[in-house]
Amino acid sequence: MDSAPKTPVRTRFAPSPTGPFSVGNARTALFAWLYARRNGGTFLLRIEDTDMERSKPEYEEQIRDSLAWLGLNWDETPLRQSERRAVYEKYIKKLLEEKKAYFCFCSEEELEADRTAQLSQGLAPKYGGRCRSLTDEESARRAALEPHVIRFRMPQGSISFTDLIRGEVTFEADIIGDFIIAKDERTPLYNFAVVIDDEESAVTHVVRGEDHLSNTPRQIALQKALGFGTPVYAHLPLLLDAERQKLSKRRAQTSLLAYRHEGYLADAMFNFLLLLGWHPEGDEIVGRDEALKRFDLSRVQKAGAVWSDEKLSWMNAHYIRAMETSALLTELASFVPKAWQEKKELLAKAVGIEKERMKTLADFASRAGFFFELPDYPPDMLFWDEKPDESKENIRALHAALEETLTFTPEFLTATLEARAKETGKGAAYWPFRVALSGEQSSPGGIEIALALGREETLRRLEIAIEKVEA
RNA sequence: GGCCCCAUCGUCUAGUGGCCUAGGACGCUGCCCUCUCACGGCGGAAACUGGAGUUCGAAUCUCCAUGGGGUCACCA
Repeated sequence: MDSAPKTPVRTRFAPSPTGPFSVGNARTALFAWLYARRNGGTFLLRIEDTDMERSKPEYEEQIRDSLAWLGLNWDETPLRQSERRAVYEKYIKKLLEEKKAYFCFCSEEELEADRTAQLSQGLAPKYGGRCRSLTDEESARRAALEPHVIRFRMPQGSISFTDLIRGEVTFEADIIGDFIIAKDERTPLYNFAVVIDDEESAVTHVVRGEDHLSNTPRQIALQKALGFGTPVYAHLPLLLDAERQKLSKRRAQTSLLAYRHEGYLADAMFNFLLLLGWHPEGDEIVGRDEALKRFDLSRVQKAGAVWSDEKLSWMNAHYIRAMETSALLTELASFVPKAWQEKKELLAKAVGIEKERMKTLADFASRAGFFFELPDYPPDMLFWDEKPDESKENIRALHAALEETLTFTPEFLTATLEARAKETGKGAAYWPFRVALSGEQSSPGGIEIALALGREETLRRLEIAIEKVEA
């Protein structure tokens, strides 16, 4: 592979449990996982729950469920940042002692005022440095009395790194300013916790969304200040909505598990997500094994990718069609009414027939009802085209023919229908038969349905049709 | 607004100086198959953002412009 790393790969996926697990998260996880697995490396999961107010246990559970559903297994015990306050404290104190960080007493109102002032002057908003050069004594004295946060003393110069996807990227440290790394000695903020955890977990490759690109120089500056190494970065293009904005919960459905509940297959989602930013050389249908063999970050697109429900839907239908009926039956379990489950044989046949027609697993329940219970339908639905008389006649004739024999095979049914078709035209033979069995304007073929229903039920439905046309 | 990233059909993309009359997939669409639906088969419309370079030759390299996006929190 062309971008094979030299050292054993250790990468991680680090979501925060502050909301439903999104498809964007899933795509990031997928690419990181593929990169790790593809290179025989380690894939770690880390829960970034430093924001105690917004983090919820149910969202953490959703992260695990989502990854498990997609088959993205992780190694080692996941780190949970909320449990690592003592670790962060150690490093925060170290930076404080080394004067690489300092207490800041500015109020939020003051900062907000600074920010608007800078913005109105056309400047990049950044911390002005009011507390930067407080003496130790003053700092200590005020710390005992006033609320304060901890800022990192951003060194001068420029910060460059080589991104696996974008190449060399450079930021000027000067425009970043002294950012806040912790609310207090034990409460780190995102950029700080990330640096500590990546170091302690010996992460070699960070694969994450492009929205983190501008955090990278901050993190690198912290790494340098702490004497840590810098991992290799790969910033994935963002997933966009139809308006080309970052996919967000407010504008579109983004919950991964919502797709699952709508009846999307994990394999289809996997394949679809894979195609958002990466492309195989040949066929777009790429399963897990194939992806593991061929995935390469160097082939990842740089520009954002717009989400397409249409293509996902097509992909899902494709995977459903390709699936063995028995396997599909298993997937369908939670989508099928109890009553249908009990008619095992009929259910299996119905699934086999509807397989070609469903786009989602949920479609089955809304499509296949007629197999289990004939819906009521208007009598004239039975009439083909302008041939009501022939249609009536054919229903009776078909009923009579089927009643006369116990032979109930595809060949027999075809022969019987064809015989009528010769007399009255194909439509007048097949259409009424199919409608009598399905009660629907459109449905699978009559013979297919008849074979699924069996002789007895077929006759019964034909009798209902006869009653209807005679009424 | 500053900084950073990006730019091929509506969408996902192939394409790394000649193989491009720009290929595939989804979607759209015409025809075929056909009792309806679906599947399938064969076609079609549909793109290199613009300009200036470099070069014998640019979708491919450079620069500028334009456009889009991300980010500028005591969120992550």
